[in-house]
Amino acid sequence: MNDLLIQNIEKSLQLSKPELDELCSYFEPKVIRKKEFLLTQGSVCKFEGFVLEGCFRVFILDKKGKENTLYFAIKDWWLMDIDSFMNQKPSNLNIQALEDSKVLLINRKDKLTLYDAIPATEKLFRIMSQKAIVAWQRRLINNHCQTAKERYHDFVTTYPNIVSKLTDKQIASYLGITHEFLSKIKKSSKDL
Amino acid sequence: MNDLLIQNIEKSLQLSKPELDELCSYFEPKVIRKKEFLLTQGSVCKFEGFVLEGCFRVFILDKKGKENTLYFAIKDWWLMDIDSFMNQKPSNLNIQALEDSKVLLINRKDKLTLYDAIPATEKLFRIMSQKAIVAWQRRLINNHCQTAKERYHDFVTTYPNIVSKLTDKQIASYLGITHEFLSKIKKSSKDL
DNA sequence: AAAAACAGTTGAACAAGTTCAACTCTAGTA
DNA sequence: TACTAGAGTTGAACTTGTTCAACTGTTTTT
Repeated sequence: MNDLLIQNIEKSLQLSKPELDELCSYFEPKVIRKKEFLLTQGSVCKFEGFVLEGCFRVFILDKKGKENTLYFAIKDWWLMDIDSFMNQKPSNLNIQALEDSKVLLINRKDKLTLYDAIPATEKLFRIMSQKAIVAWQRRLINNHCQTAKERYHDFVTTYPNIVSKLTDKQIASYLGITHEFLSKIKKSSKDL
Repeated sequence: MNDLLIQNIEKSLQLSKPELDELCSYFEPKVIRKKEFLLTQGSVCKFEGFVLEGCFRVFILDKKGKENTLYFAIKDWWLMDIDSFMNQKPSNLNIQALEDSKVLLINRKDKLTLYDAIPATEKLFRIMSQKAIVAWQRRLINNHCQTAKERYHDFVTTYPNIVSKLTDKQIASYLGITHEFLSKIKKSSKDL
């Protein structure tokens, strides 16, 4: 059952079999039904999650109540509010399952224990964090340097297996536009 | 001379005196004159930098040749293109000194050596990377959830000591707007 | 000291994206 | 089977932000 987690870890760092076994033992599986929340704003994020099955959406509500999606997470993606998790402060984010899903969770105490128990995990999460920075940096660049239409086509071609699980409303909230405007973008793309 | 670096490190992790001394010994000071580049797009980022004095701007040119600032770095900030540095691929970014500046640089080989020589640096850079993720996440949220006017006032009040070193053109390129529009924002803010 | 280059302001026309309202279609539920 | 809620489309009016051009003032360079 942890094969997927192990594969994911080994993309960043090679660990010994006993290390992998111990590492995996800290994670607890959890099933989340469609539309249920793994985290709601105002509560502290107590876990770091790895998605085994299904699909999640991490979003924030702005002042006007509009939903703004930071990212989606499907199988093989990590999931958390790192700001809330690190600083143990109430989260601004909501994490909701878009379909029946399964995750592996590790809580904060266990994660801190893990760093001491298996020193190699420091390197592991250092590398994974650096990859995350790269991803965030690219996301900001895309947002600044491209029009909505370009961002849409980029997203659809880069993440077809995520897009196939999403409604246009959810895609629009990720792109930072209204779903009405996305509809117009799609139309103008067809008309070529 | 390394006092500032040591203070910065200790915000993330307490290290022993010998560890700090060895760590610091890997960094080389470098003086950069105003308008000179520490990194230009197309070349591989060979260093990770820590600013001792002065001010830098990290920007990307979009298809239309418009400059888009990812972030500024003054005294006590870190500086690099992590995508290029990690993956040893040509950078899309430019890093330019906005005034005569001084940095401490560590190159890639030394950084990798450092992780082996001082295991605690794994934890150190793991923590620093996680802080960077938080910062990028906040930047994206600001961009998505606020108008240009709100972003401007936020930036000015959050980073007054950076803003004081910048022209309005540079501020606009960070906010993701034209400098003409920033000028209009400033006018409409005065007129209240 | 003059010339050139750059920073900032303003206005007018324009483009990108939003808002609101009406409508269609589909999927889930009583 | 009918009802309802949600997803998607479209149009018209609107707001936010861009583009271009002209002008002013300030640095830098010669």
